[in-house]
Amino acid sequence: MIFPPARALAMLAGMMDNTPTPSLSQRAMAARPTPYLDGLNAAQLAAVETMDGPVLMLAGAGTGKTKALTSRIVHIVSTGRAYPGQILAVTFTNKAAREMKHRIGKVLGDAVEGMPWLGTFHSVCVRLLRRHAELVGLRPDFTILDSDDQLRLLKQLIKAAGIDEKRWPARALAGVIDGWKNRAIGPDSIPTSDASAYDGRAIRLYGEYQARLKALNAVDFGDLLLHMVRIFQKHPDVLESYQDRFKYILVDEYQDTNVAQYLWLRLLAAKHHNICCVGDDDQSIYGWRGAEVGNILRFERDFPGATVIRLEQNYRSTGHILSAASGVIAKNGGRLGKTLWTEAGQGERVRLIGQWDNEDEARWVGEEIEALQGGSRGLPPFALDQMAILVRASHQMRAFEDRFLAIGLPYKVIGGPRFYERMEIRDAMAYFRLAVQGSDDLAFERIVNTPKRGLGEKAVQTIQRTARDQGLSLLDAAGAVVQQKLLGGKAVSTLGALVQQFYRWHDAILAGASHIELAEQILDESGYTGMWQAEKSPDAEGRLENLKELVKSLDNFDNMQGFLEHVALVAENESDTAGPQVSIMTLHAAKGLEFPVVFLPGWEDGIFPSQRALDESGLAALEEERRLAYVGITRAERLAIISFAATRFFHGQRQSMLPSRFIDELPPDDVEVLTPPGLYGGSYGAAAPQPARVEERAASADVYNSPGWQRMQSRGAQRGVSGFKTGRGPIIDAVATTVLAVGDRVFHQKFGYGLITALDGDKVLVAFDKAGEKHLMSHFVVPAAQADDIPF
DNA sequence: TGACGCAGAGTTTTT
DNA sequence: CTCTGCGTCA
Repeated sequence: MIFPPARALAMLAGMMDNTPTPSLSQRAMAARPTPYLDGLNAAQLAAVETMDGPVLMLAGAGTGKTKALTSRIVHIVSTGRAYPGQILAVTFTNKAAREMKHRIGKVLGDAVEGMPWLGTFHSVCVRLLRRHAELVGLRPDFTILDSDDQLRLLKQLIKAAGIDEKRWPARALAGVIDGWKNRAIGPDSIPTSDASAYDGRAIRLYGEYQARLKALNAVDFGDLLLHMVRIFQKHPDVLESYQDRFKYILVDEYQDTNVAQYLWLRLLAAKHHNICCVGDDDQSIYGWRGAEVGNILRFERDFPGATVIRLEQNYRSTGHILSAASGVIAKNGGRLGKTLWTEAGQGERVRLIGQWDNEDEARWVGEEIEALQGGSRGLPPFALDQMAILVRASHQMRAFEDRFLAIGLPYKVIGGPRFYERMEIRDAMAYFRLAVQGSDDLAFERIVNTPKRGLGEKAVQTIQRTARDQGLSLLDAAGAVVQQKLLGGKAVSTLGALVQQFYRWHDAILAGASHIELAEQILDESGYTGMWQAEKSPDAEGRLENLKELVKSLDNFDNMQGFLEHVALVAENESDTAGPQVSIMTLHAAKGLEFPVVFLPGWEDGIFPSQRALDESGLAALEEERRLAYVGITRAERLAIISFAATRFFHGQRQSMLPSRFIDELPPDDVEVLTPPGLYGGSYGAAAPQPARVEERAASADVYNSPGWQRMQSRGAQRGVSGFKTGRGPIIDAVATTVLAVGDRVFHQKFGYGLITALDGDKVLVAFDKAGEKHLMSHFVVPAAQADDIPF
């Protein structure tokens, strides 16, 4: 993760720009036509043209804030108030940064290339910190550890301190430390109220952890901000140079900033106050990871004389959807307050439906999606990629995945495990890291015995001891161990070979060898590829595919160093788009997205709002959940469909659920209550009444006076709720004529070929060659021999 | 060193 | 119930 000098120089060049002198040309520029202002409404225009002093742009969902933000940047540049290199624009995600770059590029053309300071908080801080690393005792080529590395490091420290990791998990410590870093608290300034954290040992371990990071010449994500805040605080000259350089500061998603980010921004803006923060207090949903809604609520106090501009015209959703969302969010206290409105018509009311359990819910959603594809109830047809299912917690996705697999409905899960977090990718990356930088001890530890080389704990300990005693990196210490024959003959020879390989690869990098070929060579010669080739587990092939993918992606970079730098900060999800698919994701992942049709399942107390939020006596957590509901509803353009289940499998047990309290906060006029087919003994199974349960629930549900629930209750009691499904419905049986057995080779439309490993009624467990193991309805696989007859 | 078994947990997640 | 991580045993 070294910055290639050439690039670093190019970046510095971007920082060296001087202020443009006000001049004829500047005035001429300002007089040019401003087509980028044409499409803006009054509020957006105000947000763009209010140039001097602090500006808070309160941008409700779907009100065109990115448009306003990018126009503002374009305006600053076009009027000659600053060069692109003098604008600091920070976002939270790479995606948002890319989007902004793209949009600005459309107007300004190549000038975006000169915007080196448009990026995420973290990427901007990396750039700054590389420049000033020595001020916090680091070298400019410091390594950036991700959370996985961080955890491994902490585990080592915990072990060394003789702490029982069972009782005091490393994750908890990581949480505490991250919490401190989020609040810009260093090891020396822990508030007394936090002293008892992690069995009272967190403070000490935090100090050790920071020392260890420094020794490794490494930082974690939190450090990027923390170090920069410290540098700005302790070195006024450095701070001032950036205060002068960044003539305009723009911040996206300000409601998500944590204390460290807030301090960082405030320091940078302290001189000229030209800071424009965009955000929406109603969409603050990251409090649990350190975001401070208070930052946006306090803006006017923090930045006296601030202009507050509200973007309230919504271009995304129809009236009923906005009104429903507004009704819910209105129950929150301490808001800055906005009233969304639209010129679009009222549209469809928000649909509400209750189901017996989450499987029924998933089944119903599947049927509804299929109906909507064909155009239902006077609505135009919606394609699969126009529909999304937003859940509170990722485990809720499962029911939908199972169901959609069974009926062959194409779907994709957004925000699952990321490519760069997969084991094989991280292993490969460790090889690359160590080849680039021999002092990367964490990388060494990761791969020294992967694949298995017979270099177990004993060998690693010897190497570590040698490293400590002689002040060497682990890789060099390993070399010393070999030379001094501190291990058995076999270990010495394998270790020697390994060390030699790394020295050779490192030399190849220095000699400017093709990084792609070298990557292949490393994975090959190290035996890493061979390890997976030899493994016969079902997912080995997938892992090899991923490795190929990794090597392929190297093509986008000039050299290995550039690639490693990129990966450390940019965790992109690879997207394989094979035709339109329904999206399934968490509500959190949905922020910033929009879909014509949005399903919001699982609106039950305990699920949503989550039990955790309900347990907390304070209102804060519940209000954050409510904001999540607001985010969910406002993702919908045309149709929002909320559903809940009466029962749900919890820890293997069926449990009764109450509808979410948020359901009762929906304005009745904006809601249409659907009659669940199950309650009429509709498409699946005759009514298997459970009167006792229904009565009981009706009685206990007095609090829930929503028209929806009352209606549901009375209907349910009248007609009886369909209970456990005794037989599979009509959808299932049509095709399932083939007899399957364990060991059969089968084919699946989506997953390809595989081997049946277990049978369970009408379900099969199949180990697919490429897709791993899956539970499936048996009629969706066919014997492999027959597959050739099926045209795809 | 690997396989198996058991205990324990079981929001949300970017960088 | 289902996944993870750890410890034990062969």
